[in-house]
Amino acid sequence: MSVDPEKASPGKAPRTARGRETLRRLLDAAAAEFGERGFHEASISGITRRAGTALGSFYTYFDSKDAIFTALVRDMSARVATTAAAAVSAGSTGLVREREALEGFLRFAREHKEIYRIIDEAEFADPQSYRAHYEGTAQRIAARLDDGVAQGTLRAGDQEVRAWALMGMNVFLGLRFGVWDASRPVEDIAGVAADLLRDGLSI
Amino acid sequence: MSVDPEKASPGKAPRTARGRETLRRLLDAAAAEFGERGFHEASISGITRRAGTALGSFYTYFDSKDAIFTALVRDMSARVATTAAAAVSAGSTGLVREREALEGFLRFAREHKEIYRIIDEAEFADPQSYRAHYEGTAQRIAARLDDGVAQGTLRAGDQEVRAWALMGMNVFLGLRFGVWDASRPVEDIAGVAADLLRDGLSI
DNA sequence: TTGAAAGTTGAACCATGTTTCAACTTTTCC
DNA sequence: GGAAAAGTTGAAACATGGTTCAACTTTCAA
Repeated sequence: MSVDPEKASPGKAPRTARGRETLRRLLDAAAAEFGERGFHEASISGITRRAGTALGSFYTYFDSKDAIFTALVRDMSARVATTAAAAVSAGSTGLVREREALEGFLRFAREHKEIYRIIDEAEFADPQSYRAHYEGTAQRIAARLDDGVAQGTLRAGDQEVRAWALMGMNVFLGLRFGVWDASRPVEDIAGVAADLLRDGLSI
Repeated sequence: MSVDPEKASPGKAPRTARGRETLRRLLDAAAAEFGERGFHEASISGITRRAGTALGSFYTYFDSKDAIFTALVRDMSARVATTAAAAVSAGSTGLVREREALEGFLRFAREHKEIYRIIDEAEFADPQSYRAHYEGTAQRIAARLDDGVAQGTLRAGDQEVRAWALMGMNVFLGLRFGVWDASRPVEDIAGVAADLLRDGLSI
């Protein structure tokens, strides 16, 4: 996964091919280290060991442990958004779209447990990015709901609250049936959720 | 809030009134310290400073920083359960019950932001207790849904998946409209959610 | 009243891990 | 080819904070 660009701390961007390669290795190593051990258990020496570089090289590209974590969270937040969007097929709208998005997210959670964990831990290690991630996600969901209303497939209502409700639903289903236990087909899980969203729970 | 009993580490329970008082002060102080600073930023000296005791006294009652955090998480998990149960009025069933539970939870989140944070951070600092908390909560929600089905007010379905969906919904609404911003009436938020659960989103 | 048990104290010990830095190697480009 | 820029190295400085402990004070029951 190419991860290069301006992810380094300000004024520390690599200027040669060798530098870009080292930066990429550090970022990959950091994703593994933070994902496996969590922000606080993770260590810079663990990152450089995985990356196969010296401890000091870390500071050629990043100002601090926090800086690389923030860079990582933002990168992963963007990846989640991209993946969710890609999981939605071209013409689909309304509840079909929500169902596809959830399926995509569940698959993503299963394949990238480390990313899931990193974003979750940002609630404490980098609250700003955490907030930005979920506010952005909620906004995209709300926009999809607005679309559905405009097209006459969804009922009007408070889309911000609904978006947060859907997002919480998705995140917790991802945790339980993606990260903790991946034994049930994602279609089953998404199907139950879609049914709930379509007709509610009442008789 | 009386917090005394066997919350101390094994073999370290206080045996005098003075000891119980110190233990209580340490637990209260720990709730404040962990709630404000998070698990890793929190320090034992911060806890004892708040409690007004010497550093060494901490170890009279607890084996380690982890031990008191675990004690705290379990205590708060129980409190959340109790509060949610208490928020439900005697005879209510089905969706009314869910709405009342959510309202209770939102109020609780607003009043006890520190508890919310402590349980959330347990995902990383004490995964066992975190898991136990959410599995227990999901089970109670599923049991309520089963009740509703038995009473003929709710449709049958996969209650475990639904329970996790509802729980995620509640938790995220609690974060967004309880902890982050408490400006909207809880009735509004719970109303939107209850409407979604009653009739779904489709036209 | 008294002595043993319970509880308190905080300086010191210790482990961990972030960050710095000066010497060194590699790359770039004139 | 050579000099300056970029990048690498890892030991050591530094900071932090959890945990221990031996001396001390308070409580309690006989």
